Amino acid sequence: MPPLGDLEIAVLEDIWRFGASDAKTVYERVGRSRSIALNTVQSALERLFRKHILQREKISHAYEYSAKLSRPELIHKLVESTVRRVAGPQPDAVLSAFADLAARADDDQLKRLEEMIARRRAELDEN
Amino acid sequence: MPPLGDLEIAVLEDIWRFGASDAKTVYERVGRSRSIALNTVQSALERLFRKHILQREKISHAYEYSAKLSRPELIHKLVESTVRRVAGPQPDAVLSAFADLAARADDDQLKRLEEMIARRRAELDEN
DNA sequence: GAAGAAACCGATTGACGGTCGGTTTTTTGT
DNA sequence: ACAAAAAACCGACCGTCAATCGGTTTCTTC
Repeated sequence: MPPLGDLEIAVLEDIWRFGASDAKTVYERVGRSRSIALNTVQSALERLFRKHILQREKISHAYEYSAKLSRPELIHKLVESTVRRVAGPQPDAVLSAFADLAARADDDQLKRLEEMIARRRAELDEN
Repeated sequence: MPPLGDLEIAVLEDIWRFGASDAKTVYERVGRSRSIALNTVQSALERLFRKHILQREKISHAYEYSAKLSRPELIHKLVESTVRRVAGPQPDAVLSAFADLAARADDDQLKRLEEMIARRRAELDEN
């Protein structure tokens, strides 16, 4: 999963927000304010498509782009590949990174963290 | 936190494994097998230094590089900035991302994780 | 069939990682 | 003190990739 550029993220964000759209429409919403050309937005959509983050379908000559990955799914994949690059052989490295986070978390976050773990625990017990 | 290249990771990995070292030594261990020049390894160390991932200290003319961030700390920062780029407004995005990772953890790891959180809890209660 | 829309092609620019050669500076051994 | 060795420093080049766009082709539609 290659990293994403700024425009790519803006465009993706737009598709998540407004749903399936063609290049022209996305351009109206994200390109106008940035004073960039329609072609530029088209390129970004195209790259996102090649990266398998967007899908597209020909609607009578024009492509309609839609999200292939939800935001959480994308975050998941992005984080996964980031971690794989640097985690090394020990699986505990990720856990320690987690602990690192927990060490900075406040009471409230800790609580939610515990809930998440409990939920996972429960899932494990079922199997 | 900018993304890291392949050589940068290899070099970092080496420093984590063997501790503080100078360019020559790192070159012997990671450069030799890759048939790259000493200068190339030096550049990677330099970039890692500029990215604040390594520290360095002049030891009688030669720099000695050492890790400024542990592997878990780096993973934490990398994941954090990855998530922030794409997370949108959600405040807990980083937490959720980690929870997602933890969902792959087995019973044993979950147990340790809970201990870490409990420890953190205790710290908070003291203050 | 002409006009307009959109895809397609390809060129440019700016970062950045990886790669090194050459020059300068510092250390050190005789 | 000086020559040789070592290391930093400087700057160059290449490949890749995002961002940017102009121009050409192709497809719709009236």
